[in-house]
Amino acid sequence: MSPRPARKPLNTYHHGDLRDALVQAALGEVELGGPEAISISALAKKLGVSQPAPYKHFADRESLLTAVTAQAFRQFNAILRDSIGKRSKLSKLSRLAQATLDFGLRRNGIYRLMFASRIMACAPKGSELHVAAMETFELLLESLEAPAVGLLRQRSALQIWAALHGVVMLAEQGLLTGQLANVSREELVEDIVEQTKLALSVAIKAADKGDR
Amino acid sequence: MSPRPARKPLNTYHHGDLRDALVQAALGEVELGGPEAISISALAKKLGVSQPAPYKHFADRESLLTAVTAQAFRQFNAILRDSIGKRSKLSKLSRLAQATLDFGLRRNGIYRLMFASRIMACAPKGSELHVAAMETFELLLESLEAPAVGLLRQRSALQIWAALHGVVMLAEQGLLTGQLANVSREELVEDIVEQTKLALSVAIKAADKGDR
DNA sequence: CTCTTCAAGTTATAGCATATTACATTATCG
DNA sequence: CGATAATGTAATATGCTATAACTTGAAGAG
Repeated sequence: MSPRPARKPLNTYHHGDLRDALVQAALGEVELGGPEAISISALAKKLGVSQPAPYKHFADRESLLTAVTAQAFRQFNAILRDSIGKRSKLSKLSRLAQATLDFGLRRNGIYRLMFASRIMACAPKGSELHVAAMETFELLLESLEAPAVGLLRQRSALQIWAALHGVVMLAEQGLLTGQLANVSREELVEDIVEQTKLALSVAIKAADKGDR
Repeated sequence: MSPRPARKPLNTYHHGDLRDALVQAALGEVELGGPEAISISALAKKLGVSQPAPYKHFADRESLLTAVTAQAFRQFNAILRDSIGKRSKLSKLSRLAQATLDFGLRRNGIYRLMFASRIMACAPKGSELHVAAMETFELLLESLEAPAVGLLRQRSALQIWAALHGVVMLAEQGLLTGQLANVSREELVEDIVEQTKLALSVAIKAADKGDR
């Protein structure tokens, strides 16, 4: 879409790669302070360009946030792909789930940008951002090793997806209290994975009976 | 904590009940546009007071947001209590789950303020806000009709809670695509409820065996 | 009943962020 | 080599948060 020169003249005046530099710097900011922490003017100052310079690359603040979110999804997808690929005694699904939890808590500012801001809700289908997010869901489907197909498979994936998301958010918000505070998040995630597998196996049996 | 006079002199100059009026007006704004939509100065203008007037009641914007969030939790709790109390052929848990989904989608701006902003994360234990949020979780525990107690019960509640939260957020973000787009959210929620009940019954059996 | 005092308003102002407009510089390609 | 588009700068308008200093009126003490 954007042909981006990506060269580095290094002669002042022209930065050379401001667009990418902005996205990268913004990712750093958002990691610490969440979406609200992104300030166009602060980024410009940090990168040594004038305050309005970023507007040559992004129409407005939200447009920058969208690009940052898309980039975040690509990073997240890479991490998930790694986690699935890595060999271990745990199932693919467990590994993906733990990787998600880890990402969600460790890089919570970014996670919130991805899953708890209005940015995604505004992304039109087919946009860079929407595509990247869909890929995340594809990875999840891939990690489901059960033989379920079609709608059943998608439902199971969704349930894992939703539950994981919930644990991350609730943990971050300090809503895991009472006796739960003493249970490790890893255990909770493992619970969720096991529960979904159980439900899925039951559903598969039921479907088999229905077929016959 | 705050003794709030709550009178109405109606003589201009003193508004009489500005604090509550601010919270109410802010709730209206956030319902439409989410947390970002709350602007102190806009609220002041709307209520016919000067721009700095709100600062007599709230130290800063975040402080107002916190009060608004607490109020939102109280409203939410009232709705959940209603849903549990109402008689129907559905289980308590199902009714609470559907009510949560409904609230989360219909009043998504408020929902995001409650569960997806940093406000909750910053609320100290014992604060007005934290107490209100804990009560929500209590209601969820109450709606679980299974005989599980202690940690097992809390874990099940958490899983419902997390999964519900995930469905709301994913639906709002347009991430329910593929074949899932054709499944009603109500069905997805019912799936989640059923799945948790199933897992819980299995866990209870296992625990019983362990006891003996 | 008046006087004092304090909560809850006001105006004025500083500071910062977004965004636009008009102008300057350099890269690129015909 | 020269025109033009891309990418930068300076100047400026607008809007929001927040603070300071001043004003009003309600309410209790004497």
